[in-house]
Amino acid sequence: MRRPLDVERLAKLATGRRFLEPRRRGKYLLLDLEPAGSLLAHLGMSGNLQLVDASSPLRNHTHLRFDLENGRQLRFVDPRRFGFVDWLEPGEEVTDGSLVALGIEPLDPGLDEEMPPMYHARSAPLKSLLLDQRLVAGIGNIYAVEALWRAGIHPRRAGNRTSLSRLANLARVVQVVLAEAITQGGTTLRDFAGTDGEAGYFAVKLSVYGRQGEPCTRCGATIRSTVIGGRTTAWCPTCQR
DNA sequence: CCAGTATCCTGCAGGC
DNA sequence: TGCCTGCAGGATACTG
Repeated sequence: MRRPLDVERLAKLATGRRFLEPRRRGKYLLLDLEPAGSLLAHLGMSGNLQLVDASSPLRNHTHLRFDLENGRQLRFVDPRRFGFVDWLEPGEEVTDGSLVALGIEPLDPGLDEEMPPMYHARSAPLKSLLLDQRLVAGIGNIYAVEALWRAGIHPRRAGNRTSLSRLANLARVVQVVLAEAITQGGTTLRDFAGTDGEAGYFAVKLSVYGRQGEPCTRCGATIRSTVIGGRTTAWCPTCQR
């Protein structure tokens, strides 16, 4: 995995402890254990946390298993190994480099105050800025693309060439897009799976992501696709300016 | 400091 | 059927 893990040490640290309510910061998951210490996890692109019966068949690339008292197992599966699980000692949360670097939470009520000046100070394309976790932490490729479409902004438009009012609108749209996705249970593609380990289902209907060649649902123009900052970016050439 | 690219790894879809 | 290529939800080291 992306971070090496001392499994023996983790086993010693975790044995006999109880999982508390999970938390999240950006795309990082924090699984606190009682009385102290946490698992820090990132799912990368292909990671999955499963909560299944201990007898449930093992999927390929299961890197970690926790036996629980109720006969179930918490499993970390990640074929591409872009994700990781790490152990955080109490207090380490505020020193861990990945966490410390994270920007504001996208669902923070202050987003439409903070995001516009932040993006306005940059010359990179908005698409790249949305994916920069040091600015706003938690937006991925799908929702970056969806938000730009919803806001009617061209993904290649530079931050410093976008008015503050349009950026404020983008901030509001980001919150709407994420909130809707959460309500609907997230986006699942291909090998995605829920915590029950079952195959993914298509929950969220996407307006532009993956729709290149198809008509824009707003104006009928043909959705196009390009690469920005190394990431595939779908957009409508007519209603995104 | 900033922006853009290469890279890590496996699975899968599509072309031949 | 099987082989090959390109592409995929992300983060980060590196280059210019």
